Amino acid sequence: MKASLEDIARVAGVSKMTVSRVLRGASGFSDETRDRVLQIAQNLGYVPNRLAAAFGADQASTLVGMCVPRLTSGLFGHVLDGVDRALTRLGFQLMIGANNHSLAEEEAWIRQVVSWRPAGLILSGRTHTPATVDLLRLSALPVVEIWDLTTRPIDLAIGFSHVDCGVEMGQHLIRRGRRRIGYLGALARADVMGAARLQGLQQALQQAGHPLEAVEILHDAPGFYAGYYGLEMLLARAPELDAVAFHNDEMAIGGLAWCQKCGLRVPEDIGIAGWGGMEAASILPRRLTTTQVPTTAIGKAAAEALVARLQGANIPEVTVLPTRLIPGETV
Amino acid sequence: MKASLEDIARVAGVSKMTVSRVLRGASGFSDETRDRVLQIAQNLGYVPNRLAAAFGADQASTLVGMCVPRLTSGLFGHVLDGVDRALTRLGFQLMIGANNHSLAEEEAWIRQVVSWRPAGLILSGRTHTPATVDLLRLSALPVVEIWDLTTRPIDLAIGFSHVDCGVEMGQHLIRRGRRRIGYLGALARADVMGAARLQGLQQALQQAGHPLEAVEILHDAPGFYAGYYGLEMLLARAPELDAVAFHNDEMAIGGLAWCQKCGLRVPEDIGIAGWGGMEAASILPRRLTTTQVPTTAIGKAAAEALVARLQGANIPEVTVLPTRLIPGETV
DNA sequence: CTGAAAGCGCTAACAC
DNA sequence: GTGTTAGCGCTTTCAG
Repeated sequence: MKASLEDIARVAGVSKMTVSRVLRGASGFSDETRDRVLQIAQNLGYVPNRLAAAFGADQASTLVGMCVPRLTSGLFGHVLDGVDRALTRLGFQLMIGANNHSLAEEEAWIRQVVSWRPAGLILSGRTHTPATVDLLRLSALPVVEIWDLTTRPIDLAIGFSHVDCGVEMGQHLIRRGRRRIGYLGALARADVMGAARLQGLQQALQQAGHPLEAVEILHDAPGFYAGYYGLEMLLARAPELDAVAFHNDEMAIGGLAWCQKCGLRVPEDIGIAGWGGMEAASILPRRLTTTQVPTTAIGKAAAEALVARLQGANIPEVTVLPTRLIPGETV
Repeated sequence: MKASLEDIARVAGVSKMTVSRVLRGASGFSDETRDRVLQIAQNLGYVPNRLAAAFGADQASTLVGMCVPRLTSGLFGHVLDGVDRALTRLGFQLMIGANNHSLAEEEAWIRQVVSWRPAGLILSGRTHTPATVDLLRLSALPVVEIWDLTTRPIDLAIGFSHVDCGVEMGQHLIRRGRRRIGYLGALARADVMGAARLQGLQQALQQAGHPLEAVEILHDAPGFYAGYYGLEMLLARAPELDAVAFHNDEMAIGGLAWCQKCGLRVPEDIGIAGWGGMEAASILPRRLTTTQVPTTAIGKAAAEALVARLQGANIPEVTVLPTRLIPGETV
C-alpha cells in the first residue's frame, strides 16, 4: 500500500491539501483539477488511510462498536443486520463483540474498542459494570443502549420493556384459562433480560391469583435442545402444569417436539408459549403463541439515532419500539 | 479522553518512551518505575490510542475484518462466534460486514475496511470481483477465505467442498431408494455455494441414472417460510417426486411443516433432506436427514490461522474441515 | 481556488 | 534502564 496523498499531489503537480479536498469531496478546486486528481488516484491504486485521518482529526472516525450478548442468537442476528445495513448506507464501519452475558466481558470489550476512538457505541442491555459506566461517561462517546429500556440511559436507549412482555404473556395465559403455569428458562443469573420477563410473568400471575407453580432455569444455551430436555425435567417435577412459558421460541419449539414425542397434545393437555417471534413460529403445524420483537427495526433505529446524534441532531433519550403478543394455536 | 503517554510521563517524571514500554509490557525499565507508571496511568484514567499506535507502526494493528454473506444466517452466526472467541482470546478486534451475496457489496466493504489498515481479513467464499482480488494482492494483507474450498486461494483457505456435499447427498438419496428427486433452493444466481451443492447433487443423480427431475429456486431468503411455500410450488409442478433436497435445514423444516399440513407422510410419501446441521434438525419428531457443517470450528481455525500467519508461522494454503452427512428419519 | 505549516499520539531506532 | 529524535498520512488553520 504505497500511494499517499503526497504521491498523488506530486504527480498531479498540486499540493497534497488540494488532493485531500478533492478526495473528501470538499470544495475549493477547479473541475479540471478534480478530474486530474481522481484519475491519478485511480491509476496509483490509492487507498486512503483512515487510521491517519481519524488520528489527525478525531471527529473523522466512522467506526461504530456494537456489543451483543451472543453472536449465535437468531434475534440478535436480525438486530445486527439492521445495524449493518443502516451503517453501511451511512458510510460507517462496524466493530463487533459478544459479551456472552457477562458484564466483565463487556467491559473488557469496551476498553478495547474505545481505544480505537470510535464515533460511537451500541450496547445491548442496560446493565453495565460501574467501571464501564465511568469509562463511557468519561469518554463522552455517543452510546445507544438497545434491547432493553432504561429510565436513565447513559446516553440514548432504544428498545422495549421485558417486564411488560412477561406481564402480557401472563395475562394472556390467564385469559386462555390456564391456571397452573410453569416457566422454562436458561442461562441462570446471566441473562438479565430473560429474568425481567420471568419477573413480569410472575407479577401478572400473582395478581390474577394463580401464582407461577414451577420454574426451571437451565445452565445451558437457550436453544431447541434445552427446550426439549428442559420441558421433560420441568414436567417431571411438576406434572400437573397446564401451560409452560419458555425463555424464547427456540426453546418453545424444542418443548413442542418433546410434547409430540410423548404424545402430549398441545394445547389440550398443555399450553406452550415462546418469546421472540422467530420465523419458524408461524409455520409450525400449530402456530406458536409468542411475542414478536422488532429486531431489525431496533438495529436500524439504533444506527440511525447514533449517526443523527453525531451530526448534532436532537434525539429523544428513550425510544420505545413496542413488542406484540401473537396469539397462536399452542395456548 | 485527555490523558496521553506524555501526561503520564510528566507526572511520573520519566520520558514517554519509558511509559510506552511499560504499558506495552516490553522490557527496559525498573520494577519501581513500572509500578509508578501503572499507578499513574490508572489514576489518570488513561485509555491508549490504538489509532496512533497502528498508524505510527502498521504492524501494530490488531484489527481483523470479516465479511459474511448474511448476518441473519444461523450457520454464519456460529462461524462468527468461533472467530470472535478466538480473536478475543488472542487480543484482536473484529470488524464485520455482510455482502448479501453480492460480490460488488463485498468489494465495497473490503475497500472500506482496508482503509483502516487491518492486520488481516477473513472472507466467505472463493469468488470475488477482479478488482477485489487486485486490491487484496496489492495490499499484501493476510486473507483467509473460508466456507468454500478453492484450489488457488488468494492466500489461505479453510473450508469444505460444496460440490462434494451435493454428491454425497445425491448418493444417499439413491441408496435410500429414491428415484424421482427434486431440489428446492433460494437466492437465485446469488448464492454461489448453494449452486455448487445443487451441481454436485445433479452430478451424482445423473451418474446413478436418475437425473434430478425438478428444480425450484426461489427469489427469497432461504428460511422456514420459503421452504414451506416453496415445497408447495415445487410439488404442484412435479407431484410425482419421491424426495426433495433443500438448500438448507431451515427450508427443509419449512418443507416438513408443509407436508404435515397436507397430510403427506415423511418419509413414506416423500423424503426430505436438509443441509447445515442446525440444532433443531436433531430433535424434530423425525430426525432430519442433513449434512453437518463444522461452523464454529471453521471460524476458530480461520482466526487462529490468520494470527499464526501474522506471527510468521507457516500455514498450509488449504485446510479441509470435512462435513458429515447425518442420516435421519426423513429420507 | 490553492498552498504551507503544524500537529494529532505513538513507536522504532539509536544514543547514552 | 532510560531518553531523544524522527516520522507515520492526514486534516485544520491560516495565508495567499
